[in-house]
Amino acid sequence: MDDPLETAKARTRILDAAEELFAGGGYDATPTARIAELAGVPKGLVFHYFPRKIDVLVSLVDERTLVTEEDVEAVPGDPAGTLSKLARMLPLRASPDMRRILFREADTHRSVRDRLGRLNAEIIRRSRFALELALPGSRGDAARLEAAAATFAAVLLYQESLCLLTGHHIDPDAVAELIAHALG
Amino acid sequence: MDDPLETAKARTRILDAAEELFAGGGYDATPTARIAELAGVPKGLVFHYFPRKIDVLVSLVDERTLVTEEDVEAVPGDPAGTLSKLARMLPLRASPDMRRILFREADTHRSVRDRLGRLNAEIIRRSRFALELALPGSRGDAARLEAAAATFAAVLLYQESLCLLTGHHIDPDAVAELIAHALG
Amino acid sequence: MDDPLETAKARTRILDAAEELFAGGGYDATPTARIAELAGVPKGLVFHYFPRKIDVLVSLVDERTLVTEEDVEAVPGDPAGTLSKLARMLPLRASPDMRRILFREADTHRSVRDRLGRLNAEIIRRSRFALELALPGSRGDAARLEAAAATFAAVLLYQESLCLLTGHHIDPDAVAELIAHALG
Amino acid sequence: MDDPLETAKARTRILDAAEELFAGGGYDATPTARIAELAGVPKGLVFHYFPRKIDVLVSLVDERTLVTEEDVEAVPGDPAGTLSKLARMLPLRASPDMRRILFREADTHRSVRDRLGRLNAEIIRRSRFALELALPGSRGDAARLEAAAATFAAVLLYQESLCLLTGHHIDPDAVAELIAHALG
DNA sequence: AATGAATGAGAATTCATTCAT
DNA sequence: TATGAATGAATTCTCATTCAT
Repeated sequence: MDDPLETAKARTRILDAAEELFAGGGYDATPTARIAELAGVPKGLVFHYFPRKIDVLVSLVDERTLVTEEDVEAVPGDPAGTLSKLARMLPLRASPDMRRILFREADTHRSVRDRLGRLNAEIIRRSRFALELALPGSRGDAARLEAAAATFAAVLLYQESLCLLTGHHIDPDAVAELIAHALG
Repeated sequence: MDDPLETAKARTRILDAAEELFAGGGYDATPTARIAELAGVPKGLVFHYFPRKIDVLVSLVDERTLVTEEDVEAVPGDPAGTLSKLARMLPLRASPDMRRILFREADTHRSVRDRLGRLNAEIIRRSRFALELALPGSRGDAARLEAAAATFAAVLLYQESLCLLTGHHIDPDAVAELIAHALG
Repeated sequence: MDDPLETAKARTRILDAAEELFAGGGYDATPTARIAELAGVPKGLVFHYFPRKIDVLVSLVDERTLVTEEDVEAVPGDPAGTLSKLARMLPLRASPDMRRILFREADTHRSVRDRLGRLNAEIIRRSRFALELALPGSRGDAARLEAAAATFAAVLLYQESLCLLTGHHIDPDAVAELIAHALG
Repeated sequence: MDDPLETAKARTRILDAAEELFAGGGYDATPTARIAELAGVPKGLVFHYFPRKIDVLVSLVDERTLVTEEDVEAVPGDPAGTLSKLARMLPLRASPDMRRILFREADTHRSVRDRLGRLNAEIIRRSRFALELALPGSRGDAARLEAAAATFAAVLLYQESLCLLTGHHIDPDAVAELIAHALG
């Protein structure tokens, strides 16, 4: 605890530990004492930085998930490729651990749920936008476009979680191709 | 305890109460004492029937979700309608509460996860089968069919959960139509 | 439970089960439910025969340990042989399990302790008597004879227990020889 | 909690209380709540220091029984006196309470049993050594010496317990004299 | 005699949180 | 900032015992 480098980052180390533990066993199942232990700080210090346990989760979500807003460059005439590209640059800047936390705790914690909602809306928006650009002449069905965007967003968002929970892997590129074909 | 209706099935009332409470606040957040209270039985009786708390959850999943296996009747030439019909008779005989429980607890409880995995596999299988029947001449792309089935299953399964978590409603019929168009 | 042979002996089977379990894990650590289970009888029946749990232990001690009172035949001039013979026909008619129970529960249950006390007194009495007969001319030290009898009784009684607890085996014959030499 | 005497050592007070209660009613029969109560600390603090109840017992045995290893000074030519002296400085630094705990719980708790085994071995070793020194010319029977040492150790160790359980007091000095005579 | 559901008083243990230093 | 002892409410689970049938 004397190393200034170590000392300086107690708060960071607490968040690191929490991220790992929340992702592993879930928020409820993680005692603050174990966070402190893994972070290598005394128990009291956790409450110094985060007066209530829930604040650790909130801070984690606030500081470690970022819903970016840069749009993908659409390739006109190639909706499948455009969606695939979007899939590869998901507007969620977050570690895999943070992603698990986001999905897992959304059910029970409003602030997490809000963040997930915003993320979903953003993916839908960008999918729709990308598809519009990629399909220039698409005077086509707006409702179908909407369904396509929502479906793609759902697949992107839940892909990992789905695989984890059901054991079935789903390939975003194949879905991109499917959707492109539907709108083509 | 004299009311015959009450007396009939303490065990059933315990499961009823648990179903409601687990769906509401989650498994972890539900003390067995509250299950007993809502069921109108003494605390000890819960443990008489379910030696560990987790057994309540396991029994619930075992006894109250049924993955049926009757296939949907496909309408040749109408894949969209066929999928819509399938959506309406989900091979999951379970209350909305049980469905929430299934998704929420799958993350942490293997037996629940297993059941969810089986359910997902069954929906995929049936979607694929329905599409094959509905598209007689589909010498078409097997991979695309697969992607379609998996996508439709994901949407069906996560529909409710997605809406709850992200606030965004997704219409299975629109997705059915989308997929039909992609394969048509 | 239909076999008359089985039915007839429910009480006996309960005691059998209790004997085994009490010896194994101790009285306190043995739930009545497990006694019933091992005995193959419903839980309620245990309380039919033994209104309180302690009654099982008391009955066991009452019915399954017998402090016999037949004296050993002393061999004049051979105190060591006489004691050895006495060791081999301990005035305790009891299974090894019952013996463990006797020693283990004496500490906490008066009725068991009483039985153990009586047993000890009887062994001392018989040892003294045997030694007197075997050492005809022993107008010797009465106090030393008393110490010898008490020592031999202690060794006999605690032999097994001592071995179990300390891992050190003590040979009654060697002690008999030792004592004979001391008095000879 | 302001009294400095009280404040000094909550942990110590917990062990004090446990020592008293375990000796009195036994480990199983002593709820942690009563330990806390007697120690004058909140229940939770017991578990702060001793995560599981058994840790209280283990700590007690670890910290409050000491098997010393200083040998007794033998008096050549006076084996009885030497043994008596040994009896008076038992190689067990422990309160009477701790001694009761040691015997009572050895049956069910390995760590306690181990300590008792070591203690017994040490007493035998010392008795043998003392006798060898006290009987210089004893080229005598090694087996008899062994039996003597084991017997004396058994008597020393079980003396109290024996008296408590059987109501019969046994005098170590008389046994010492007896043994001396046997080897003399 | 037989049965097993019902009861409820504890038991150990967990843990967020406070607080004095 | 840092520390870890202190607190006590809450929780899961155990079990002897009762009782209606």
